[in-house]
Amino acid sequence: MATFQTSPGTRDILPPDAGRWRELVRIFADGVESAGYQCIVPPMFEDLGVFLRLGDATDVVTKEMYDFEDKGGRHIALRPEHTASVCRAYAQHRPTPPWKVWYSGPNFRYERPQAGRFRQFDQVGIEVLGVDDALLDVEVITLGWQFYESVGLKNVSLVVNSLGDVGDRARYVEALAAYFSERADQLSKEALATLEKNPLRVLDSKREQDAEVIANAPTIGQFLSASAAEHFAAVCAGLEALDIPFTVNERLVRGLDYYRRTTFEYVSTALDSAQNAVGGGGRYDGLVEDLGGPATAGIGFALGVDRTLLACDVEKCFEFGSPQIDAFVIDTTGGTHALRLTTLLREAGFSTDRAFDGRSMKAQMKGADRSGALVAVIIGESEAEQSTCTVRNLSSSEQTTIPLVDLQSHLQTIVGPRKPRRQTR
RNA sequence: GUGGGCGUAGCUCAGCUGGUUAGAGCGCCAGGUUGUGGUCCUGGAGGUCGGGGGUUCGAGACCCCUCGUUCACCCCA
Repeated sequence: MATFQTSPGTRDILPPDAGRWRELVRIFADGVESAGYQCIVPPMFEDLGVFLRLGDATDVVTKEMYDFEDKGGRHIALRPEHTASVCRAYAQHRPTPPWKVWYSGPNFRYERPQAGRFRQFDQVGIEVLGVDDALLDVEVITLGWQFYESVGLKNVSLVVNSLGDVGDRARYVEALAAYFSERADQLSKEALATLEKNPLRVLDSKREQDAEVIANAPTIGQFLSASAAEHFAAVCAGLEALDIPFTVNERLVRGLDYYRRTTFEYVSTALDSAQNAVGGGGRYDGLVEDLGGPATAGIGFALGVDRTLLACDVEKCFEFGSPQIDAFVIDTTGGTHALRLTTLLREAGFSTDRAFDGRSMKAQMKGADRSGALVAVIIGESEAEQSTCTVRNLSSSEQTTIPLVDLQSHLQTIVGPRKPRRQTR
């Protein structure tokens, strides 16, 4: 018999972690919906071309894409992120700007897994299309910041930078390439390889050998156009006005080529693994146009669900206890009473579970205890004969026997009021 | 793609320089308590020691291959 397990870089999110996961997404959705963002669910795979716009010098495109040919001969790729899909959707459907959307779902990148990195990983995020205002940048950054606050993370720091407009960025890259080329003998061979493909990313090297050269490299600030500099100053001023702490890091270069002007990253200082960026984003004015739509300003962020929860584990916040139910029905007469009673109680709005397989009283009580139920509703031979049931409060161990007809009102006195579900009879 | 660590019960692990029938704790099941959980006591189930090959009288331990996992590089959330 062959045995199977999850593919490398993927995993099962089991209870109770899956409940915690869902709660995290709920909190995120609450936050951004209160700011006017609406949910979007793009497909998980698209024409490969959609993602090639991320940049042909990016690893995400050149070596990490899950792509394949489908039965119709189309070249398909599993999405490595949401932003390109959202921009493709905008270009395809032309909604009225400003278009503010949020999403939650898995992305796929073929990488070697390690701490905080998976081949299938989930992100939540927002995107806004059609607004150029620096104050929107502030709103977006703030919403991400508030999300981390709302799950209780304390050790998150915000890093911002501006990559300038297209022209600024090109001039800077040119200057950077020249600078690094002059000092090629001092750089690691890995850095030199990166230099060939994308000089900007050399700034990301974590190798000690490269540290000094990088530290003295020209910075983007000197290359910003007047309008880009003004935009960035407005973003910083906005964050200050909201008392959101941040640092400007002119070395912050993000891995996707479409970024323009504002970029930012949320870093968990609680995570000591190499992957401590729990979220990031920036402006991508021009991406919609690249995908065949009208020239459109765009900005957004993506937050890693896995990494955020990892950070929560380290900070011991956003803990998720075992679920609790109202009642657990115990039936030692064969199970038919439990069948009727659980159905009745559920319709009345009480979350209710029971045991199966005709287990012993003791085993059923154990089940009740494990279920986290507040009360056990016991029906044995004598209760069945007299149309009563015994209600045991599992935390105080007090129990009384009452007529079955009084069960619902009695339960309410213990677990509180419950709203009846749809009446089915 | 490159490099290091690790694969023994459902989980966390112990098994000394290779030597009889492979262990513990937790969890699970049952009994102690013929109707009552969470504590306690007793018992039980559960392992082809990741897989394949090799060395040896003998391998869970040693060697090779392979798969998985983990951490780091690369890169990114």
